[in-house]
Amino acid sequence: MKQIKQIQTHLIISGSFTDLYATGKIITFCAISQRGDLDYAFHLFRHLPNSSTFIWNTMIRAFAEKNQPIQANSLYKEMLHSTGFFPNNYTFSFVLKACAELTNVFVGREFHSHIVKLGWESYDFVLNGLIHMYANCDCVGSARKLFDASLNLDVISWTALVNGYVKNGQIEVAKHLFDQMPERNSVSWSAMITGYAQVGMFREALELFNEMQLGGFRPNHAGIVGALSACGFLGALDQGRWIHAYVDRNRIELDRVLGTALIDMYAKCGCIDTAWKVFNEMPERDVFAFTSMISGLANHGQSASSVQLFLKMREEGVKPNEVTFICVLSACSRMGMVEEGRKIFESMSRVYEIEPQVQHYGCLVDLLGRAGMLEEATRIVREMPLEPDSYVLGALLNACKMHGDVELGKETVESLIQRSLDHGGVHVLLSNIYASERRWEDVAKVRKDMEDKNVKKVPGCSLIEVDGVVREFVAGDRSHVFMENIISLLLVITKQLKDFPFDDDVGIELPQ
DNA sequence: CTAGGGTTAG
Repeated sequence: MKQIKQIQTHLIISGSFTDLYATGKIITFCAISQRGDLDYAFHLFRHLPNSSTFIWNTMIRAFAEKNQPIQANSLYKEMLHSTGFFPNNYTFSFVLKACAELTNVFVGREFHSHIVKLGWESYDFVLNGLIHMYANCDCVGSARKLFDASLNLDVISWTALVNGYVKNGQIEVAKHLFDQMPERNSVSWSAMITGYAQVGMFREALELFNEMQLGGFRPNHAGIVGALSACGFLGALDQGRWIHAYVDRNRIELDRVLGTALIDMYAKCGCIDTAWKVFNEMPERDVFAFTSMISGLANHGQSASSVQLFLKMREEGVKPNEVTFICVLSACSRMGMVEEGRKIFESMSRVYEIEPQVQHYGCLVDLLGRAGMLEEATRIVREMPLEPDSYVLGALLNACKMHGDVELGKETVESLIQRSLDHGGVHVLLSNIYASERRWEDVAKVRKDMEDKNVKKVPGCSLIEVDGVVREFVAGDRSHVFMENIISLLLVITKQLKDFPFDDDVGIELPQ
């Protein structure tokens, strides 16, 4: 930037500042390059003695690429009212990109009408931009209309539409379209793989990842990230390790996104040490990497490290987001770190300027409730500024179960029913509360209610890979042939855990 | 001067 300013000074002195080619080069560098300075480019742009369509386009492009879609669009509007500069195919592909990011289809339709009026609709870049914009705004029907009417489709149009159906939750339609594609490349494969991962179809994601390679396509960055995410959810450690080795072998850049995906995969597969290793090796860590690691530690019962890492974020200048707080608060909750949790909750709005959402109140209620502070938990539910949801009340109910408070449990279930938040789990918890008090008649009544109202409890389940085979565990499932041996071994382990001298003093100092 | 695919949650 320093040299750029020198060049600029030179241009002014030599009178070449009116040279559109030279100023265009400077604006492009400042606005687009990673080492540039968009604000400075805009400042220059405002003070140019004359301009060009190219320069307008470059500014609009820069705002679109640097996640400032509103500025991009208002600059476009300004361009329309300017004298002598008309939007062209380039302008529209930038504006549509901004619009897709805005996910505001009303603005998008307005641009669409301009595009039709000026005759750019069937130009390939503009058409693909339109399909992408509609798909991203969750208007896959409009995207489809353009797609069906066009004679100018390519692999990019197809991929954009596949992605639209994924976003819309129509994964089967997306797959059907994917199968029909006349031509596929790594990007289209990745789109379908991550599509499966995003809707929770992890096996299908991994199958497609393997199929992609059998088809001779090399997995790229996004495809790898999607596959790793699937590995984490499936507990598919072997596959995940293989992908990690592939990344190393092919010198694929371990950037923030890929690093986070690896951390998440290892943590979910039980390898918290390897997750740490990846975390420490990352050259740059953003809020996603930190949150992923904090969550992994919490899930491994290492709450103290989880909170320490949360505090370290601030030292590294990384600002936590709403998800980070959910992870760190649940870490506190699990290890009974009430004071730490309370302080962190309180710091949300005061220090980090994030207003607690209903989920955060859920964590707080869980924290207090598990620790047996039922009165305070109830007070939070009563006084919180948001309407409590099923998680908040569920946390309270769970606390009632843990601490045997039948009356509060009943009240909580009542308020859940009033708000129509009672799913199967709620009734099961209530019946368990009665059971712990040996009130069998009440237990039977709840169970009968459930049958009458036809509420079903979805059993919890978990997956892990052992020797390359993915095993599934379902809560309450006793169908295994060695069930008796398993249960007696579990009893032994439970006894050993109870006798284990855990160190309750986690020794963390929180800043005031 | 242009387009499609990406990570964290209870």
